[in-house]
Formats: sequence, structure tokens, C-alpha cells
Amino acid sequence: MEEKKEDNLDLRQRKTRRQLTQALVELMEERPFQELSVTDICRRAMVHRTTFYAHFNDKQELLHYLLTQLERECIAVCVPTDADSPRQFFLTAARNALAFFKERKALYRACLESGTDTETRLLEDAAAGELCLRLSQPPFRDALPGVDPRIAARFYVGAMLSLLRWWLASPDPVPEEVLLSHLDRFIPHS
Amino acid sequence: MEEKKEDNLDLRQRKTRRQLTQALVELMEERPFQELSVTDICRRAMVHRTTFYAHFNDKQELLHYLLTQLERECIAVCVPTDADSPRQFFLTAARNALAFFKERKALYRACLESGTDTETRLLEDAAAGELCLRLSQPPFRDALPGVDPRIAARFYVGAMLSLLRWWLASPDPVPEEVLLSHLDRFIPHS
DNA sequence: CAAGATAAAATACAAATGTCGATTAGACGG
DNA sequence: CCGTCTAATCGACATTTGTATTTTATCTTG
Repeated sequence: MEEKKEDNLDLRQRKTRRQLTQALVELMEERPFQELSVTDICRRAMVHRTTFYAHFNDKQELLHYLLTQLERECIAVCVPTDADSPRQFFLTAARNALAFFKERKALYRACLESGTDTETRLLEDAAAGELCLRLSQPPFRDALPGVDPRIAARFYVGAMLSLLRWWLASPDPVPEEVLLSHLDRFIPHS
Repeated sequence: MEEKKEDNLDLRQRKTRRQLTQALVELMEERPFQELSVTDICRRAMVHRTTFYAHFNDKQELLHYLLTQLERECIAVCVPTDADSPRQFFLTAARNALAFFKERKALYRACLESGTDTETRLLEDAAAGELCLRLSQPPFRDALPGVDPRIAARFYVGAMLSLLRWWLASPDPVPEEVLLSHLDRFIPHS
């Protein structure tokens, strides 16, 4: 709703946003997002309901806001700082992502079960953007001649995230190393 | 909600379900799903609101119902009947899927913009299941030694669908042949 | 076709949603 | 520190949601 820089917001606004997101996180650990009402969230956050509507149009928008922050954290954590090939870059990112989500399984599950899986969509766009950027810049620029970096980025990010979703949702998941070794195998060396 | 065989439902039930789904399709072409109320849908469908709740718990459940039907159609249309290798199988399926969604862009967009992109999630599960099944049965069973078919299926289906989403959402999409030639390149020959 | 089953409609209700305008409290700059 | 600006609160309101109960209409089966 608000499109401001987020940092130069009024102190009061940042405070209520923190209270609301915090309340949402707490409540999502108790019961599925679907069953939460705006009234519930406001009660928990000790924020007046009209104030909620001054910030977000509905509860999904609050969730979206929360997940955008999470996504930023994910990108920051997972993108490798050093890699000598696109292949290496991607494999390291995949390994990092696996670790990142393994520790956030609870929140992740809660979001998936909420029906609106905005998380992976947000993440997909952000990650594909990041990878695409790398593929079209100096270090890796000429490593893949004739390949559209946007297509390559979407392809591999989509593959990885789909695998990740499946792995996180599986009641009896394949061992992590098996997953990684398959990834290693599916990605060409050139 | 109802888990019956769908065919042997009471005539009256099938009728109201058709009316409701039809009304939803119509309304989604007028404005985003989010802005539709159960009351709206019932008014358009000429079905009493309490009857709606006898069939579905909320409007997302109706959407889910609609998309499940669409997904069945998609699988039926896209899965190749003949293919002599996993590689060939997948490439043909991808080509078919591209054509299928190109003709349903409007509905697809409407669903994506609705916030709940249950469509692609449903489709991902169904398609991955289908591919996995093929990869673990006679014709292709031994084509990929040492590969877990579930992992391979998720990987390639995820890649394809992510690309598809990007392609459909792009205001100025890459030519279809370019997309397909990249796919051809990204999938190993073995 | 008639009897019994059951889905749809009608009515009513408590709770939640989304939006007002008016008032109070707090943040920020000079 | 004080004046101004603006966010948060309050109270109220029309609408929507989800459910329960009763009545009416329609399908199915023998």
C-alpha cells in the first residue's frame, strides 16, 4: 500500500508495522493463516483495526509484506560471493537455499498452507532476477555463448525452487546429499 | 468439500456447480478474483448463497474446483502419446503446454492476479506425478540409470513451468521457437 | 407414478470486513 | 521547548461472511 522508502517512515508507523507482522508470525504458529481474522491480528498486536487498514488493505497484504522481508534475507544469505563459473555459482546458491529453508520449515509450511503461496513466487522473481544479472555481467558473461540469460535464469531457478518445495513438503524427504548430487548431474558443465 | 465421484452426483448439484463455476469465469473476466464476493458470484449464478456454502467453504475453494478441471484438461492434452526417450517425451510435452496456455492466457492471467496461484501449484504436482510415473516405468525405466525419477520429474517440470509463467506474464515475450531451442539445449541427451 | 430422500431456497443471526469523520496522542523541525 | 503535522484511536455504519433452522422443490428408486 505505502510505497515509501520504508526507512524514512514515521517512527509510529514502523512501530505498528512491526507489531502487526510480529503478531502475524506468532498467530501463524498457532493456527493456519486462513483461519486468522484481521480482528485477531489486531487484538494480538494491540493495534486498532482502523490503523491496520491504514497500512494494509487486507491480511494477505500484510503477509505479502512479511514475506518480502523474508525474501530479501534469503537472497542476501544464499547468493554466493565468489564463484568461478555459472555452474558453480548456481550449485552453491542451491546448497545455501536448502540450508536457509531447512531452518525456516515452520514458517514456510505455514505460508504454503495458507493457500496464497506468494512466498515462492516472490522468491522466484527475485532469485531469477539475481541470477540473470550475474549471467549477463562480466565474470560469466561469455561463459554461455548464444544463451539468453533470462531464459537460463528462469529455467534453473524454477527447477531448484520446485525441487525445494517438494523437498520441504515431503513427509519423508530424500537425503540432502542425494538432492545435491542430482542437481550436480542435471546441470551441464559448459 | 464433497469427495464424491463427481459423475454420480445429484442432477441438481451438478447444475448448481456448473452455474457457480460459470459465474466465476464470467466475473473474473470483468474484475480480479480478489474483488469478487461470494454474494456477487451467487447473484450472477442465480443460486442462493446458502446453497453456495453447501458446496464450497469459500470462494477460493470454488476457484480450486474450477482449476482442478482445467488442470485435468491440460494434462490430457499435453502428455505425449508416443515418445522414444525421456528427452523427447519432455520436449514434446513442453511444446504442447506452451500451445495450451497460449490459448488460455486470459484465464491464466486472471488466476495469477488473483493472488492465489493455486493453478500452477496444482499443475506442478499433477505434471510431476505424470512425468515421474513415466520415468519409472518400462519404456524409459532404464534410460536414466542412477537417477531418482521423482527428483528428475520435479526438476524439469519446475523448470518448464517457471519458464511458462515468465513467458505468459511477459509483456513482450521471447519468440516461442527461441524458448523451445533453449529447452532443447538445457536438457541432456542421455 | 408415488413415496421417500435430499438439495435448494428462505429467513435469521452473530461475527468480521472495510470505510467514515472526529478526536487524541505522539513525532519532528525550528 | 513549542507549534505543526500526521498517525493512532475511537465510535459508528453498511456490507459481507459463515452458520443454523425451517420450508419448498426436485430428483431418484421401486
